[in-house]
Formats: sequence, structure tokens, C-alpha cells
Amino acid sequence: MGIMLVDDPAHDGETKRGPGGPRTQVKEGGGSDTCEVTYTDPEAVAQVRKKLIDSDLAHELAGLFQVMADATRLRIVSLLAERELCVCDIAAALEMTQSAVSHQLRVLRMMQLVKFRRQGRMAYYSLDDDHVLKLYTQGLDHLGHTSGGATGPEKER
Amino acid sequence: MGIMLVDDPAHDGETKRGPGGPRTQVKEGGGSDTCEVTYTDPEAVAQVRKKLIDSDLAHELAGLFQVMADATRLRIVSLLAERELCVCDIAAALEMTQSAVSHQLRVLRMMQLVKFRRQGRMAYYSLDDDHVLKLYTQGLDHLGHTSGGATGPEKER
DNA sequence: TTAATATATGAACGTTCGTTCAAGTATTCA
DNA sequence: TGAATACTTGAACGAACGTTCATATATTAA
Repeated sequence: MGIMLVDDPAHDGETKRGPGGPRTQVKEGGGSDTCEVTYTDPEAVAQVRKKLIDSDLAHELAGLFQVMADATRLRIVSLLAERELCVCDIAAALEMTQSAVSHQLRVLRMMQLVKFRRQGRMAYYSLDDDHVLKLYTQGLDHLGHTSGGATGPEKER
Repeated sequence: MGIMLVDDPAHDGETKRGPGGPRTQVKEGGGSDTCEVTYTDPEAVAQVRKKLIDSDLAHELAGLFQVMADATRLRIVSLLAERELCVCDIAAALEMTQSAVSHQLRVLRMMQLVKFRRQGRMAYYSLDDDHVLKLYTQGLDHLGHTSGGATGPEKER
């Protein structure tokens, strides 16, 4: 992750502001080049900082979306949305190796998107709750609303 | 991406099934080791295959979640949920460099999660639509429902 | 017991990702 | 015009990811 900047919410002592105009330039710190922070609108910064999501929570949430951010795992979710399946059949439906599928199921399991039960030597997987499906369909919804061509993101340059 | 397995939906000719029992072993292909597919329950596989999300769509959806799968970008979203902001103030609120923020805004922009308007030399960013926020809050919802300790995913071994 | 099956997992390999650094554009001010 | 500002972008570097391969565990069948 490299040298992450500090995420101190109780940091407002530094928020010196200009004479009164809304367009003020303020350099933070004495002049250390580790973090070049230039306030353009100190009031706006102060306002949104209160609503800024906690850094730890942001990382946790990012982890959840990360789990959803893989085509293989999404395809697994689309299968499990239909019915409970054993690893073997998921691999068959996806035409992938059991190993690859098992690795991905582990990821889904660790973020509690799927659960499983053992029966003999097989493991039957299913979706853990409907939050997963909500996220899934909400995501599809977004694609439907934004995509003109849908194949790729906006090509701009 | 390495040697990806074929994702041919019209592939059911291969679905030979056993005498009648639900527990049948079927090897696909003559014996090529490129794709070891062992059907345990051919009916289940055939059933869920119909509902299997298209591979291209899965990749597209994965791309959307990918964009949401970063703490910095989520923190930006949490700021823009409050109000429109220029790059400079986002950087200030996050205590990150403008460069890093600009790179991430580009990612959000390309997936059409944020839009921006130019005013003089500044660029004011805002959320593109409320789908983004829905995904965001839905994600937080999921965390609230699953996390006992919430800090990390299920520790299992 | 041995062999086969169903799944899990560690290491490795190539790819992707997010940040930093060093430019580069475009606008404003003197 | 030249300097400063606001933002963008390409290259590079280390970290993280997804698959493959080989192996390990556990259950069932012979």
C-alpha cells in the first residue's frame, strides 16, 4: 500500500482560512513536501469532511465490492441464485477446473456471500443472504442505465 | 488472462447422462486434459446453465464493481454524496495528492459514476446518478448484516 | 487396506492495480 | 508576455489478484 497518508478526522485545527473570500489558498504545514494540500474552498472541505466515510469502513466496503469484482465469481453467483450446487457442478457449468472454482468459492465464503453444507464428500454451496443478489441486480441495473454501447466504459480522450 | 476456457452456451450436445440415477459421472471430451469436467448431476448443470450470466456481461459488471472496490474511490463517493467538489478540495479532504485523486476520478468518470463541469481552471465533480449511491448504501447494508466484528472477513481454517 | 472421488490449499506465474514522480495542457493574473 | 494555478497523464514500482499445477485431506467403494 506504500506510504498511506494519515487519515485523522480531528484535524480541523489546521483549517485556517483567508480574510473572508470563498476562494482562498492555504498551504498546510510549514512546507513539508510529503503532503501538498491546497484548500481552494476551506468551508466546503470542512463541510464534506464531516461526512467522509471512515477509512477502515471504506476499506471493508472496498473488500466487499472487490469480491463482486470478478467475472468468475459473478457467474458463480448467477448460478447459485438459481439453486444450491456442489463444487463439481459449478465447475462443469462454468467449464473451469474445480481448483479454480474452489479458490473463488473460498473468497466468496470468506466475505460471507455464500454458505455451504457438507453431505458426504461433497460440499453444496448456496447464497448466504439476499443482500448479495440485491447488489448483483443493482449493479446490472446501473449498467442498463448508463451503457450506450454497454461493451466498454466511456471512451474519452 | 492466460488460456481461458471456452464459454459456449450452446454446448448441451455433450450432456450425455447416465442410466437414470441422479449421481452420474461423465467425463467430457475424449480425454483431453485441458478441461476436466465431471458432471455429478447433469440435470442440475443443465438447469443452471440456462440462467448463467453471459460472460461478456459478467466482465462488464465485474468492471463496475471493480471501480467501487477501492477505499479511495469510495471515500471520494462519500464526499460527492454531500456536494459537488473540485479536485483540489477532494484532495484536501482526503489528504492525498491531486495526482492520485485525479487518477481515481478518471476511473470513476470512465465508468460513468461521476460527472464534472469545467469552470475556469477548476473541474467540479459530482455523482453521475443515484445508482452509485444505491450501490454504496447497499454495500454498507451488507456489512451491517454480516459483520460480527466487522473488521475482517470470516476467519476460517 | 487400497483405489477412487470431492474438495481444499500452497506456491508460482503473469497480469492488473494504485500510488508516486515528472512531465504536460489550459486558464488566470500581473 | 511570463509566472502561477488547477488539473491531467504517462511511466515506473511494489502490491494484490486469478489461474494453474501439484499436493493434501476426507469420504466412499471395492
